[in-house]
Amino acid sequence: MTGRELDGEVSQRLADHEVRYTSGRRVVVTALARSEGPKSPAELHAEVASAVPLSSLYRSLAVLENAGIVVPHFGAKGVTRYELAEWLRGHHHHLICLNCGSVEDIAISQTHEAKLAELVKDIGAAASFAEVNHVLEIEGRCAKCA
Amino acid sequence: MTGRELDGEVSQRLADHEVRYTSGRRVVVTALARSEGPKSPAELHAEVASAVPLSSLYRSLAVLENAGIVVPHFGAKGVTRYELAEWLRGHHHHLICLNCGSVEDIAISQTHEAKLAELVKDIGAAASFAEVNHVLEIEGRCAKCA
DNA sequence: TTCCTTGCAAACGATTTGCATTGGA
DNA sequence: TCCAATGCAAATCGTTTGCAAGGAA
Repeated sequence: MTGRELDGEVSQRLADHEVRYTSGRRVVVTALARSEGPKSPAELHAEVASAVPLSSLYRSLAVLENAGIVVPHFGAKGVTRYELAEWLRGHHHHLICLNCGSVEDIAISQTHEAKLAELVKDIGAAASFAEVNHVLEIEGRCAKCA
Repeated sequence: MTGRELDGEVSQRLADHEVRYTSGRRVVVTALARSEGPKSPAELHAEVASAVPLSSLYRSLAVLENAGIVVPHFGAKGVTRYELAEWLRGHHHHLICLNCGSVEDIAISQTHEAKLAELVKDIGAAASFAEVNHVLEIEGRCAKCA
């Protein structure tokens, strides 16, 4: 999805939710679109050279989450990170560094994803659990911390 | 693993780390051994009828984590939950209710686990990531919230 | 003009820590 | 006995919220 397309989709979705696509919210969407992985409010704040106050970032993220544009991720201690929702970024998984806590996106092959989906379907069926989503994360040490 | 065996293993491990197996720590280990899923410090505190102060629970959990007896889980917003490490509880996965935030353990069949392990190995190899562990979580709605 | 949104500061909830006291090996 | 462990209260850190000012339809 190109930047322009993304912008259009987001704009439309926010309009459906009757909230405005303001410059502050645009900053968040743009930063997340550029990102290689989920970002915390604090990380976003640092990235935009503090041009947007933290509290506004929290509010923007809350609005965007409500509209289904971003989703939260809780894989690391103490911070919530956000990324664009799957319908905007595609389905993917995470590599989580146990040493530095960084989170990196990773796409897996169609074949692997298909196998995984089948596996998860089986498992969900065994438990009385209406499956909505699966999360596969690989924990280890990233290149820097190896 | 029986309660007595567990106790022995934990006792030994703590001794190796040169820390004591005190009554407060015993309370935590016992509660987690009984639990169907990871528990937060607050949940543990409620469970023991506040016999152990919150700050002590946090400290006990930190010590136990250091010794590799418990591991943290960050799947839900705002709280860290702990469970006994795999070498004490066995490998398993989680069902996370997107509505009420509860986390439930689930074991999957040998066949499924083997397939999953192979999948993860492939994926880890593709990325330059020294894989240590994999986490598969299934998000949906639990029986109560369905 | 009318609301939504923003910025700042105060409020909050989860977690951590300093310090004096207690307790286990 | 002696140092680790505990309890309490105060301090931190991430996150949320009240309120007055700013901005877009």
